[in-house]
Amino acid sequence: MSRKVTIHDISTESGTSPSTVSRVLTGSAVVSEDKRKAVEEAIRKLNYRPSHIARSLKTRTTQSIGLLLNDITNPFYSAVARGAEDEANRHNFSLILCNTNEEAARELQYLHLLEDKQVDGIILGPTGKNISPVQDLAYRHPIVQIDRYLDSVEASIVKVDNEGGAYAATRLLIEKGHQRIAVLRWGKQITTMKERYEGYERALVEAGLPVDPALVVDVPALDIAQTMDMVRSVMTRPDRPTAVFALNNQIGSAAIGVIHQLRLQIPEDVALIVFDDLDYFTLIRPSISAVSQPAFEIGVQAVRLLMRQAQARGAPHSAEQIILPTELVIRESV
Amino acid sequence: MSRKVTIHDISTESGTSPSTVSRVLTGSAVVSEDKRKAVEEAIRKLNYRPSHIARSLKTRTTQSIGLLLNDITNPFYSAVARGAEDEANRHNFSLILCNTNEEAARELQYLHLLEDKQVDGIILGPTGKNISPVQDLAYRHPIVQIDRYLDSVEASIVKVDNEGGAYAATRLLIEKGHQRIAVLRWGKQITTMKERYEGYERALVEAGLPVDPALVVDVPALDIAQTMDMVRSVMTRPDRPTAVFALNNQIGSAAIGVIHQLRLQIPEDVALIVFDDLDYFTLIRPSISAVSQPAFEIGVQAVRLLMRQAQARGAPHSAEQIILPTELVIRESV
DNA sequence: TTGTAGGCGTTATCAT
DNA sequence: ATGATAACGCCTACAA
Repeated sequence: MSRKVTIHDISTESGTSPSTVSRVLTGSAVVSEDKRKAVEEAIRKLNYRPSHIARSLKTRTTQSIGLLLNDITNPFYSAVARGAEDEANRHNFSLILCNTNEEAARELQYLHLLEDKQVDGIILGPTGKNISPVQDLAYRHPIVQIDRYLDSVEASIVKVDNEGGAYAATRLLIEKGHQRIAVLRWGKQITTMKERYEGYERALVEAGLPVDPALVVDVPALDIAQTMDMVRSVMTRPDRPTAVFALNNQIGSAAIGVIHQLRLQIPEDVALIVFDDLDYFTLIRPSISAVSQPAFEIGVQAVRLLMRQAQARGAPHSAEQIILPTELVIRESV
Repeated sequence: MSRKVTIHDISTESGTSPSTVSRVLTGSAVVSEDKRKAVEEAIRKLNYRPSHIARSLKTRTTQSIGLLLNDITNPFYSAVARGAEDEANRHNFSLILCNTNEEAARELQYLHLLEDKQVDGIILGPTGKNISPVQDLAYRHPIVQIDRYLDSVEASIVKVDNEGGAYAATRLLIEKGHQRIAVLRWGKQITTMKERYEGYERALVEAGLPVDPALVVDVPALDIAQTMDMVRSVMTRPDRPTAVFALNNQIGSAAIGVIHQLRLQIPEDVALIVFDDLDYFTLIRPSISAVSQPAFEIGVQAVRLLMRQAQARGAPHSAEQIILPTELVIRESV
């Protein structure tokens, strides 16, 4: 069993001191050409690789960031994760993946775990159920909220223009002549949903249309069957809406399922727009219109923000806010 | 700036020695009732949390495992990741997410990174482009291959019964009367594809049907547009196949797109089965038949395997192999 | 049962 | 420019 080769082995092999080896490793100070050569030679020869653990203990930095979100299985979040991973990798950082599953306890547990592991930053899509713990954490550590955010917490945010995107989508439906536009939402206390709903409402009001409470459907979380039931009940009302605006991809998929089940024609019987675009929306007939979000870019920006904050440690890290634009993708469903 | 509270602070606060504190923390030895009480009290009072880093340096274990796969954005892999995360969390382990993007260099880089970070194990969906490095790594560390695997590497494997699943799917098509069944595959050197293709071939041969090379389409990787082009060219041949079997979800989606574009009716003009099931297959009309894989379970089993191997460290870790069943989900597309 | 001392593999401080 | 020395925070012989 060959013991792991350490910095000490390199120092003896190269006839220098551990400090010198460390210096060529980190480039923290100037080292003479020949010493450097000798060290590099020894490193190659012994196939030495520095221990991140030991380094972390000393430097109090781990080159890792926690990614804490609802469910990686949701295409939106997996695209965010991909973007974050890509950018993190570029900075030689690694990502710790955590799913909250919308559970407060699990989020809290992970928040602590990430702190205990001394991640250099946390990217959080908050459940909304742990206000003060997040608050506390944000005080001590760089943390950026993505997608959703906690109003009361002073931490950076990377999100999209939810209100604007929803407004544009609703306006499109209105322009197409729709007057009874159902909106399907979930968790109205969540910022994304609140903002999207506001965009919907603004478009209606601006157009002088009434906001009919019967057309505002609050579906339960994470339960596709129950969601479909609720969507079905709206779609089978005598005064059925002529258009539907689903405020996230899950609700949108449920709506598509129900509409197909009811043998309703899109867009003749009912028009449809979904907030958040999915790959398959372009594959099916009719193709589905959507408010497209730059999910990958959200991940990228979140990591960049974290990098900047980690850099500026000590300075009272000002909470930045990045709002990315959405894009209204008009397909056959309207 | 309040310094971090360490085990030493607890020892002085509770009037014991650091070792005793460590003992109550790890439960590695018996501690008298009153001492334990005092320590726990101090821990609570000072809100002490042990440093994972320091502990790792000493114990050479990090309670973390690397998850290295092609692309978390692929629903199959994100489900695997979810399962792995779930099970890891249950054991108090965390997951480091790495995407290879099918790139050899990136896979290699991550392999080294994970070793440098001293993860306790690696779950790998190999690109197939780094044989000996994986070999080497498997010699030193617990590593389990998921989905695909390297034939020459002695490491555990968690996969599905690709051959059987593909055989069942092809047989179904044959039973429905199809004689010209196109198969769409990618990367024929990859084990999953090889095995699935073998299942397809076996079904044809058993039924006394010819294996027409013109119906075996090799599409390029990761390029949806080009994939669709190739699928289109098969589907517009004069002697167009009456059924299509797509060997993974990406190719399946491309096929669905093309079929819709060509205004072909499913299953009248062409029947379709996809290896790997996607949520939307059930939402669209006609719904799409699929060979469903227990993706979540693959992740779970991979972590369990790793746990067992880490436990049995020292013992010549025998390479286990877990083969999960697939399920043929028959919907309207056949 | 408890405490002391040493070390895990680095980096940082301080001389030289 | 280089090297000795002391941490970083914890665990673990070993001793008591």
